[in-house]
Amino acid sequence: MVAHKAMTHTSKDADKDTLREGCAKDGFEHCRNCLLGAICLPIALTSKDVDLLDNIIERKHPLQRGEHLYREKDHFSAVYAVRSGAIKTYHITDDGQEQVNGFFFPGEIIGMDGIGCGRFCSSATALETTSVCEIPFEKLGELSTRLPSLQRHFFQLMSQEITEDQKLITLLSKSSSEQRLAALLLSVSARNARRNLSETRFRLPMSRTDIGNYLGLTVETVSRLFTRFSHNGLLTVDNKEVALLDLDRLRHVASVNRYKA
Amino acid sequence: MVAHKAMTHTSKDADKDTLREGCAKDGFEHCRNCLLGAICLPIALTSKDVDLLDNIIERKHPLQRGEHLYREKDHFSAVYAVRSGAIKTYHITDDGQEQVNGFFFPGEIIGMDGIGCGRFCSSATALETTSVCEIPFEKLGELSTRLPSLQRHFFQLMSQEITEDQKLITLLSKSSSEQRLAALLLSVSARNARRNLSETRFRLPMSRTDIGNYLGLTVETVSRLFTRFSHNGLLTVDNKEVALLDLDRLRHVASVNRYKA
DNA sequence: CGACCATCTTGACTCAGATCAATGTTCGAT
DNA sequence: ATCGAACATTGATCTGAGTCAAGATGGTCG
Repeated sequence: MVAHKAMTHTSKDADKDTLREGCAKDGFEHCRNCLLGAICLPIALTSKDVDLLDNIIERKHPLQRGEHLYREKDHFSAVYAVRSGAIKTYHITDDGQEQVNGFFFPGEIIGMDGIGCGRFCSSATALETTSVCEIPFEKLGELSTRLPSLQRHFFQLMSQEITEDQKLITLLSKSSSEQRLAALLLSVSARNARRNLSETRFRLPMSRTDIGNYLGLTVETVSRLFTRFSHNGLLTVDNKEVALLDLDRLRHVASVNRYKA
Repeated sequence: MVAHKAMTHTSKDADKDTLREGCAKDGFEHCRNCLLGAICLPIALTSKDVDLLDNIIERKHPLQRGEHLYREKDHFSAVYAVRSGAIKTYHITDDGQEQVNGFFFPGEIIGMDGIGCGRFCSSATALETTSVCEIPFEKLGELSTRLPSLQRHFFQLMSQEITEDQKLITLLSKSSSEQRLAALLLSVSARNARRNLSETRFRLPMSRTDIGNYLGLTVETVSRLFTRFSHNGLLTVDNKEVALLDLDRLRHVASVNRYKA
């Protein structure tokens, strides 16, 4: 069990201690006190049911940047909720290349790809100091048979992941490089908003290479796009720090296809 | 209830009556008699449990080519198992373009994208005469709380769909047009093999346009690829009829990346 | 503080696959 | 058997993003 430093919340300086979010104020961690609650838990659970769920969840040591939460082919036994920080998942292809599958922020669940075959189909690594909650899948399954709304919630989470993946498929299949980067920025923005953080100013925890890999582009192209967006007054960039200056126009860039209307 | 013509099975001439597969020999249809059983059902269910599941499943009228099983935004209430024929799912993007998300063959389950938001996120249409089993999701959820292995099976099915989608993401993000088409052909081949059909000779039920759309390529490119593969002795094509001449070499084409090793 | 290695940016050039255009083929309806 | 519309093929040309190469910037560690 890790005792976290008590921190006062200043909305700036967010990068340094990424453990703030999702930590209970009293230093002990329980779902009922978690600031992320509404995002990762089913709303429908009663307070007593939340405690039942709480009992099966384990809090893990924070991961340092670059540390792995799990690796491809590892035996699957749990899914994980990101509590603070950021995770990227990736897969190594037959010919040895890395394919980045997703970036995950606090309140989001990862590892569900392992359920199918009993082993993880991707690796998960921390992009910065990150803490997670481990949710043992066997126990979750048992609990789900007693709490129908929990079962439903997990079906929904998985379904949402399918929907998300299909959006990415469309993005990769039909969109220009500009549309892809705009879509990623808007996605990060929206997920920030959901956690009551700024939807216009944030730090991208991943490298340009990761962004390119995820979007099916090269580093050089990603870099040129940031420059272009910046010149066009869509945003300002200072390394990983991004400020979106015109969300509506960015949405327009994301949706207008250069191909036939 | 539809009375199907009794058909003798000749392995050729498979196209004409697509209702053969998955039909019980006695003309009545039950999971326990279904020729697809092992593919779409959890193996672990006892015979009695299969009957419980059977009771909640409804067999629907066959769909004609081009008919919709469901449409985007329709209220979600069931998932569907393809019994015979073939289905394509697609999504209309903000700017009005069609994005083909998948092709589904007998024994495969579709509609799981609707669980998350209560509405379907894609439309499903028949590529040829197709029959399906409707599995009401509410009832499935209830039954799952009593049959843990059924719950587990559905978690697995959904997880597999996530894994499949992520493979497609990698394909779209990292592969050349040759790799993409080779991968699709191998996928169809493998799914045929699973149903004890030929893995080298089959009919592609979808149009070249659909293939291109699914793979993120234009019709013209798909057409040129078929010509090229044919010239290279990888396969023969006669319109929708395909014969794979060299699976190993096709696998090689699918995996060798023109980019840096 | 400075040296080193990662990461990022920018420029010049290339090429796979898109686009445009025209012709050929298939198949269902009459 | 014939017609027409949808589907498929082929060729010529164009272009967005990849590749290759060279610097610039930034973070880390002695």
